[in-house]
Amino acid sequence: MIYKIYKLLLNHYGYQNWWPAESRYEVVVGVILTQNTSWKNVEKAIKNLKAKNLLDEEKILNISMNELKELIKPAGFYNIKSERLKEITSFIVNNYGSTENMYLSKEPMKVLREKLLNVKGIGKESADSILLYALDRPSFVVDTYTKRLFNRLGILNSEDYEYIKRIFEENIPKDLKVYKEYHALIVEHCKTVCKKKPKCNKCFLKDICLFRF
DNA sequence: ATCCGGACTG
DNA sequence: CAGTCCGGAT
Repeated sequence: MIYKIYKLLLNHYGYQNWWPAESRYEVVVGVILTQNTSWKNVEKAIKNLKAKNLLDEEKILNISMNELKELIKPAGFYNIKSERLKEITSFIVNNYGSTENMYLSKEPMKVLREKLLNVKGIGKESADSILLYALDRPSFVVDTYTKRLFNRLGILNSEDYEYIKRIFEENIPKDLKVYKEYHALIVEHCKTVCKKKPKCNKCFLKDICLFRF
């Protein structure tokens, strides 16, 4: 059933080609900036950084906190996000030199995940997003949307992150492309249809959903 | 005036 | 589990 929903979403929305970024580090920055924030505003912040050619680990570490806050302001939560950006960036630089080198690391995914989770400001969703979209490791990303959609459909009855992650990983092919697309498709569907206040009348899944009005 | 985003910390 | 972080949308 889990895999069937993937095929239905893919057939309906088409490939999303996530994550939109020009470098692995840009994905990391995007992951932090998009916490509790719509992507539209994150794009403005990324654009600011790119305009000053600052989308680089060393440069982010070297600019002042105030300058960083100013640049990422459009993404909101700039006080905490500026700190989190410095945190994850210095973790990467101190342990791997760069995001590209971290990607090349031979460490098992589980080890990489534990290390990411130990960085202040990186929770499960951010860790998995970095693993999947920045480091090309097959770690399924679970978010509020995933929980909402599948609990509404009646396929899941849980809010437990690790449990849901496991269910997905056990029921879809261990294929990077599938992992990346599936999460992206869930986001697309939930942001347009299966919203907090759902638009069930416009939902192409209403016939198989237990939540339909 | 309140809600809500591609959540995290204690 | 609640408290917290910002700005735009409702």
